Amino acid sequence: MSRTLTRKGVATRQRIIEGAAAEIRERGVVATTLDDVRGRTGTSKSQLFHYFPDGKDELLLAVARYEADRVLDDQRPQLSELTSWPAWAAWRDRVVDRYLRQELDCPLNDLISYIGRSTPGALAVLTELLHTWQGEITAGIRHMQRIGEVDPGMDAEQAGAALLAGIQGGVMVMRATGRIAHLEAALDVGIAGLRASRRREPSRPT
Amino acid sequence: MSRTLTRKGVATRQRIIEGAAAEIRERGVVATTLDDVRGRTGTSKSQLFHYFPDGKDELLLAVARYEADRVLDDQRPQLSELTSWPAWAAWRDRVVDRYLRQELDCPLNDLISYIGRSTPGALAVLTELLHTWQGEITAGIRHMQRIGEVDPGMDAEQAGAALLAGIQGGVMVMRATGRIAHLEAALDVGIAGLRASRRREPSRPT
DNA sequence: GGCAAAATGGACTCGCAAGTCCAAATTGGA
DNA sequence: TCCAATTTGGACTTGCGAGTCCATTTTGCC
Repeated sequence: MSRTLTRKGVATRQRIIEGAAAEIRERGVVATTLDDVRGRTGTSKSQLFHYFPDGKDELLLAVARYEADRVLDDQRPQLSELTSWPAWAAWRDRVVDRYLRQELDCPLNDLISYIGRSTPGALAVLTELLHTWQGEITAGIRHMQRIGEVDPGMDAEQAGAALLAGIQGGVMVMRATGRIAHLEAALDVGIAGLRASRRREPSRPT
Repeated sequence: MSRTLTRKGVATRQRIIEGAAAEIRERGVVATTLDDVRGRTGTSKSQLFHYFPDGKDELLLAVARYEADRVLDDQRPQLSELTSWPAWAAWRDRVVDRYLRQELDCPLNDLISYIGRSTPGALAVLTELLHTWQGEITAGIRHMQRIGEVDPGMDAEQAGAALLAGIQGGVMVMRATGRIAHLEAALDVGIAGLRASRRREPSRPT
């Protein structure tokens, strides 16, 4: 096991991951072969297996990690600063923007579909992403409760879960239909529900 | 082109589709080969290509259609009868139940991920499913508006889109985490939002 | 019963893509 | 400078699975 990577080594490894990610975004997981990655990144077969001894699965898992990081990075810092209604609106726009730019592909979802069963770690990557994501949303809701902008009786965890689910579904629908209306609807209805809560009774108990 | 299928022919064709669907549910799209389908359904290679001349893609598309039909069938008749709050609750339970039973797989989503790019028709199948689904939900919301249980000023289309997105996302999260909490949250929060709407706006004629 | 069309069996081809292997070049540290 | 470890090049093997082909059987119809 090569535990020691030189500076050059880590650079090559990273280049492979990013090249593979780009290839997958363009042509899909199914159509992407190791030779494609090799060609695009200007590497050789032995390098691929040198940095990813377990082969394609290991590489795809690394790509999944990379994409998962990007999902959160792309909505920061707004995601971490949900402290006023304008801030919520800014985050909402940021999310819509990100997926608008991404067009029809949802590489992470496709990756999970592709390697989810064979590579247990893949689901863990997605699970962790969702957990972090929801944690930040929930923190935002709690903050709004603290400053009196959201009904303090609301179950923040449940509301955060519902909002996160809406976003995920909105992206999924967008991939199928090419239209972003559902993502916008999920965000707008979700946030409107938070705002309106102050003026009505707590939502139904679980 | 064999346009004429005998009774036996359609039966075999259907057996192939259902066998393939079962195989895919159990082992995933990626791992399912034509030989697996052949083995499970007790057919021969020539039969597969006889009934699906375009090969695997055509078969998978047929399986996608089959699964899409099941999605809606499994939530009927409740989905078509959203005419009172108990009816909404019954539908909600039905959906939760369906996905609880299905456990971790979301064969349709995986199918689309797998053949979406190469087979344009696949996305169309999913799009149509979503369209029908949302149509029924929206019809339910409009009915509740008509009988004065939901704020008539609400945008039923948008609310339906948000609810549908929540369900999709809830299922997606469930596939990753194995837990159904998000699906329930999306349904409960979504429906609660509908109910609360009436009490939020200034009263209108019922 | 006879015939054309449809259904079936299964061996075979063939290309592709993952993974192996060894040799060569480069690097980094003492 | 020298040595060991790391990085790189690329030809080669190998297995698998989609798709082809033709021979045989069964079916539907008159």
